[in-house]
Amino acid sequence: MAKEITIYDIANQLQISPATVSRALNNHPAINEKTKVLVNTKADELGYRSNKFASNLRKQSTSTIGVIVPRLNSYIMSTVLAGMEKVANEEGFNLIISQSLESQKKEIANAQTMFNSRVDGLLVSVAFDTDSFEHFQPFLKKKIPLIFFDRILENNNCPSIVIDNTKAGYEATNHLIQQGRSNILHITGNLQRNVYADRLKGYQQALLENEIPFQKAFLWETALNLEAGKEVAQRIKAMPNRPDALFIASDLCAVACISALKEMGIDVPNDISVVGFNNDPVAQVIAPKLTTIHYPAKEMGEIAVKSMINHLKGTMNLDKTNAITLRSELIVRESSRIIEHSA
Amino acid sequence: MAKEITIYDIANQLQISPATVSRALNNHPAINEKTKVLVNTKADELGYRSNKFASNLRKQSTSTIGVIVPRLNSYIMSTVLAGMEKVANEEGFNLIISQSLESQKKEIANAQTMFNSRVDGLLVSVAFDTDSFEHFQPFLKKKIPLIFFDRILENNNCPSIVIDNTKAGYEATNHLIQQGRSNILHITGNLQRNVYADRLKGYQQALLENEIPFQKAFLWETALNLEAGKEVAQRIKAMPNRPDALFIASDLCAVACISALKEMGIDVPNDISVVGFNNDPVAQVIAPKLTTIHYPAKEMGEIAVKSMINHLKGTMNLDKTNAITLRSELIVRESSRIIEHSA
DNA sequence: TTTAATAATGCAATCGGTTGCATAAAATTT
DNA sequence: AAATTTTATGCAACCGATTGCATTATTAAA
Repeated sequence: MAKEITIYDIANQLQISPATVSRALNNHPAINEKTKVLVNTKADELGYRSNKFASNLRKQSTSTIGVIVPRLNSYIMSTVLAGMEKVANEEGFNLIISQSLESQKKEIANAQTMFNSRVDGLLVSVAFDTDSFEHFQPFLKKKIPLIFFDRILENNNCPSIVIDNTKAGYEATNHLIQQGRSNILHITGNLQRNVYADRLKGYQQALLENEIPFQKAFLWETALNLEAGKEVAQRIKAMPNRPDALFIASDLCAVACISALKEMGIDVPNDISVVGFNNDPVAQVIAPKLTTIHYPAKEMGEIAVKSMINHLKGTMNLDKTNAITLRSELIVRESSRIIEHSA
Repeated sequence: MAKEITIYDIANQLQISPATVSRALNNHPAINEKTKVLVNTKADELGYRSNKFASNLRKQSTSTIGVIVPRLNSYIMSTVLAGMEKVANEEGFNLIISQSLESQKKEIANAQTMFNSRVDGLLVSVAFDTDSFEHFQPFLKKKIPLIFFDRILENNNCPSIVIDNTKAGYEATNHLIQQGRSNILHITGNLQRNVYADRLKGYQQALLENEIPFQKAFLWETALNLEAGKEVAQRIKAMPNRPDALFIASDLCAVACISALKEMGIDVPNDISVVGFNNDPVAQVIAPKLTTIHYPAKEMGEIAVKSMINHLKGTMNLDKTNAITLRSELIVRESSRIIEHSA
């Protein structure tokens, strides 16, 4: 194994001090341009690579941002991560990604690992069942910036990056009402989570404005996954008075539900209209194509990392930022467009 | 900001040497059990956290594994990564993940970043257009283990973790033939990549065995994404002699194609049967449900990281391992089951 | 009791950059 | 030409854990 080249090797060969080499490599203003060129040339020649550990050890910073997500393999999260990776990569930062698998317990363990890994900042989208902020306190104590995105915790002075879920929920529901629907069943996730709670708020608001009474029986809390979608269809089939529309807070769940409904001979959108959420690619490939809310996942990831890095660099202070809200958008497709009314 | 606790603080308070503290924390056999308890208790009490940089610097290892994937946000890759993260987390390793976005250029840059980050090992699934091994040479030179998974490069003595794509391609095609199909169009990706080349081999083998001549015109190289699926449907519609079956090397593409075909009034599976690849959740929620090859993505991720860690720990030497092949499986669903033959 | 073997701990160098402060060299001003 | 300012470089301590080797304490064998 070839010996690793250090700044001392460069210093020796050029007959200058390691301090000068270090400063030259870091483009320090006090160093003569010619010296910089000399050092960089020699560094390339010898195949020098900086030792981040020595550097981090001394500088007490890591150029690493931690990310905790509920799961890696969901369309939304993998897309958010894709955006994050892109920006981090461009800015010379590393990402340490871990998943809580929707469990607070694992999230706590992950937070601790991140803390011990001395990430410079932490980006978090919380698990389904997280009900405590406790495990993030160490970060605040050490003044390590913490930003929540998508699924956020409130009342803790941490900035958050979100979409306006209330507005999105309102638009989805209102659209269904405009299409002449009034018995709208809302399928959602854990209502402790802002994303679902807010969508519900929007749903209720739209009902209220249109003088449709809200019924608890038309609000179902589920796991919002593929299986849940199938079960929802089963339950709907068994209902004496079926809804005429569904607002489902996740496309994959919605699509699974539509698929099952169709198998049962229930027509979408004529018997039941459906609006999903996320604008997952799957929304475009089923019949009928799914009306949904476009979720700017990639942008959210990019902005989250960008904000974090700017804050770390001191370019932008986040201390007074409460929330950054991104634009979402209703995309109307066939699943909510009533083609022919059963006369 | 509270001062960071070091082993020196613990040593001072207990009136022992830092060396003993270090050994105690690392459970060194030469240290008395009582001392270990003492040290660990004090460490907890003071809120000590190990400084990985000091440790890495000294040990010249990082407990970090680099991963380069074509994209983060595809079903297969995000699932592989989920498996990887799970094992790495359990084993106390960190993952640095980066995406090449299907570009060799970016892949080269990523490899360099990984090299400079001094990952202990590297896991790679190559980009669509990667045709050189050059950028991985530095790793071999420094004896940093390199494992390819899914999309591999051959002839370089690096172990790889794959499924038997040839067999899978054979089974998919053979199944279609068993269903009475003989004009089977194969939609695939860049044939430079083993996954697609091998699936093609399997396809050809199945044709050969059944004495169906292979036609170049029935082999289409595409981007295998959603858009490609739509285009394929367009092209099929325009064909004078349409195929009676499709073997598409990716579910999302297959599903998009089926959706477009149906819109054109072409029935699946009666007019055209379809087999996809991956067993993406989307395969279960469209009508007809998609026959596909189950791809053990999560397991692949788990095994890749597990193998890497075992190799790094010396538990298992990979130098003589050429390839680990995982089991894939044909899952027959409706898209290839001919329900009623047009009499 | 003395000697040998074993167990437990400490000393001090090391990993490789970074940075405050001092100093030397060059440029500018008086 | 001397004094002052500016520019460039070097010295040496430092970040915090690890580990080969030496040393001391303890136990077992002679």
